[in-house]
Amino acid sequence: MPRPRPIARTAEAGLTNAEIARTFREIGDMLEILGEVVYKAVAYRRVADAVERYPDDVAVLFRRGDPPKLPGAGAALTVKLAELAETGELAYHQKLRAQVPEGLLEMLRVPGVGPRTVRQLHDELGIDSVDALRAAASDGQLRGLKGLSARTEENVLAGIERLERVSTRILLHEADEMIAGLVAHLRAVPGVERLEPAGSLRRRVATIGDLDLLAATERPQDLVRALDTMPEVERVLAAGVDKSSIVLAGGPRVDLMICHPRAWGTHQVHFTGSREHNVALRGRAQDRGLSLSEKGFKVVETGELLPEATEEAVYARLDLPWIPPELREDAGEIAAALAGTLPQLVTDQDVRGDTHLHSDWTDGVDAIEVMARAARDRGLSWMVLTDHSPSLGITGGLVPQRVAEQRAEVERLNAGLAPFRILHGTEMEIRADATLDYPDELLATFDLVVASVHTARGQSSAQLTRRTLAAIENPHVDVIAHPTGRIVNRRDPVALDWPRVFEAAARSGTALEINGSPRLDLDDALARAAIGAGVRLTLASDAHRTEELDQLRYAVSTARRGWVTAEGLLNRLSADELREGRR
DNA sequence: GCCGTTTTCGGCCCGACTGTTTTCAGTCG
Repeated sequence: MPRPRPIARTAEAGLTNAEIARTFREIGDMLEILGEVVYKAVAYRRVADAVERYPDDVAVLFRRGDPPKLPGAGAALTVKLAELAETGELAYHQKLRAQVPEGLLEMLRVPGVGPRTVRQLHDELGIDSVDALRAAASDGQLRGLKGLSARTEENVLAGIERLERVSTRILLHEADEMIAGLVAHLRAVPGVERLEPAGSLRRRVATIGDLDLLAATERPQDLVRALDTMPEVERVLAAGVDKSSIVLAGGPRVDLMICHPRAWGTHQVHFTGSREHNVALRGRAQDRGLSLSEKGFKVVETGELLPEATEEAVYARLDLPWIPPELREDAGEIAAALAGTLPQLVTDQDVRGDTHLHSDWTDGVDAIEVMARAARDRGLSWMVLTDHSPSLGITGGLVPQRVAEQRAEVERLNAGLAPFRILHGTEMEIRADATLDYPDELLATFDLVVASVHTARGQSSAQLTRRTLAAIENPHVDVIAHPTGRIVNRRDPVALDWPRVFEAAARSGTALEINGSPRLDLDDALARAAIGAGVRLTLASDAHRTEELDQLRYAVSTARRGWVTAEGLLNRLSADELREGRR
């Protein structure tokens, strides 16, 4: 299996949070394969989750002598975190790696194959890789083992085939497209009262593993049959009384959960997650002598079951206000709910304009007017046209003469589009040597200047930070677009010196962008850290064709996951306010 | 391995489905 490749980083930066988390997760997997008590493995995974979610660079904090307090990290794991942060290596991890062949970790990824089975296969048949597992299953060797059968062999082979075909989690954007038809089809099934996406899709996570659906119906069997017999279904994994799991042809797995309407609330909370959020809720339930599951609250003393029909009622029984799904990550939302300080999250309706999009003058597909009319049709009152600057040769970036011509075109179009307004901006390249692609005199003529890095991304963290800071400090630059350069599932983010970038952006008033294209950059965690540092943000579609204007909603959902309110967003301003805000 | 307005030991969230099980373990979400 292809493994994510660590990004090239300079020694001074140390490991990323994602890399530390990966190491800890591997330890958890290896401990389980070795037959350690499961809670030990759980402890490592808990810390892995906490590190991954932590907004600041954990390795840097350890090196600075200011280690973060991570939930679930006690004395032993804190020592191991410190060793990993300070040296980039962990002796304990290497020791386990010497005992557990890497192939065993890959075998764990085969659906239906867990740590016990991996260990059994290794000890009894000497299987130490996915390839060896496939060979053994094909040869009918598995059925001789206790608890395994010919049926297991079939499942293993199908699982491996699927693993190799769908090796990454699907992008949120794609998941939305896949689920739309499914939802429409199933809502039309007789007896269905309600049917909604749940899981990470409802929490609007950047990537989705399985597509989760929750339905309320009086006729569960009809709904299960409707799903299982759809032509798009490749395989039915499990069909129970109140749930069904299927695999879409060439696509992801879909889990359909069915409940009675009177238990809709408890089911919706349960299947929306996250797992960590639910654990925290159950803890609060226990404090009240209750046990919480999707079925409802169970009174521990009497065994009485109390289903709830709405999410609000579930939270109310725990003395909490309703918490938006995007915040349900056990990242402080429960404490905030208790304190009455849950943020008033930005909504699609708060967004009056789009600060980053392209036309056919550079690498876009549609004409300026077509983009403008499409933006207006979507309810926006303004958009900033930000075609590329010349050094990004591949896009046919605009030389100063063309900039002037484009401005005349924008003015001509605005006359016919009022009250909608096109603002004239640029997406200007920050060159490899940290100089900007247009001179200050030209920059001063734009309504909005968006600056970004596309070239020489392989530079050191220090160089990339220097380039970003150079743009932030320029008084004519208003926005830094897609600050980390990541593309979800395709390209890792670059590691900037975030404290310095945030400080400079907050001081100069330069906004950082949340890009709604499949970049989702800034991501939710960085967005939260940025607003915490007093940085202004802006949401943008980065559309290159009219349909991509819809990507703005992914910028909104990413912002919501980052606890961002409408306050302070450039998108909330009117076109005039945005122009007047220019220095 | 973590953690404690009960606990420094003994718990650790809850339930469903599958397969091979005649009473339950493994896996998953």
